[in-house]
Amino acid sequence: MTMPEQPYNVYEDRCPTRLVLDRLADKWALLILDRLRGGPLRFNHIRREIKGISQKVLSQTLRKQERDGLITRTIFPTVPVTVEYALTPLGRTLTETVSALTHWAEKNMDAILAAQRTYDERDAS
Amino acid sequence: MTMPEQPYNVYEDRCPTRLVLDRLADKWALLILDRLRGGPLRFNHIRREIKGISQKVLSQTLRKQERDGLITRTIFPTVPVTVEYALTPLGRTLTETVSALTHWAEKNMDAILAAQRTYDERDAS
DNA sequence: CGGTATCCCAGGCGATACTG
DNA sequence: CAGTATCGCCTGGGATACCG
Repeated sequence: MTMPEQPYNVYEDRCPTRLVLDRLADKWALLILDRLRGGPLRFNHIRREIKGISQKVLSQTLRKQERDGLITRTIFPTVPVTVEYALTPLGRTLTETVSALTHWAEKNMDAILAAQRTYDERDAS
Repeated sequence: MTMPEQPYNVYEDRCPTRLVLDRLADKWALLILDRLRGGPLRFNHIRREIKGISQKVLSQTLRKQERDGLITRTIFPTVPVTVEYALTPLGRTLTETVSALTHWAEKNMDAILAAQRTYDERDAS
């Protein structure tokens, strides 16, 4: 039985950087929020839109975003049941803020790829 | 020998969202960039500033950021050797863009925590 | 000081099967 | 349709030891 004396809690001081990272920093969270910008979507619709995501991870991610108040989950008592996911106002402000980052990426993607090539060539010499 | 027929490559179309996420979305990358905003720092200085990061991961992350052209690594031939890390202009524009997200987080942290409490209480009922 | 090399383990994720 | 449950692999990262 190990007692690793209190691993450093990265959330101490309620660090905003950590908070936002925890909402966005996985393979799929951002992609989901982005897809919802156009309006509510159903579970399997999102799943089809985002190729490669598994049912399990989609479910987990949606649940987490619902808990954070970023999206809503609405059940329609049709047969079979229909479930719609939609951005909340809070979630929408987040996607708008994130778009600044996306624009940065579009603008600087080539610079990064070029830097990588330079680095890798220097490394090969 | 399995051949999992081409797992979906999330980078297809050079997706900017994925690109930026790959630079920022680990526990430490953002924290490092943020620490460098005040000027160049040495390896162990960064390590002391960012409590909890291991030598290995710090090294890996710095290497990756250098490769991406976000930071520079300068070796001074002192004894023992001194190494300084500093933001490049590209890296600096990234930190500036990221600050929009940080401000969002500061502004909405309480809303998220409140949403979580609501969700958890409803769940407990 | 500023790393690299090695070992090792937890947990994240995909795959699969099942359900209301 | 919209999930949950279970299993098992794999890899990211901590711990430790060593090096120029």
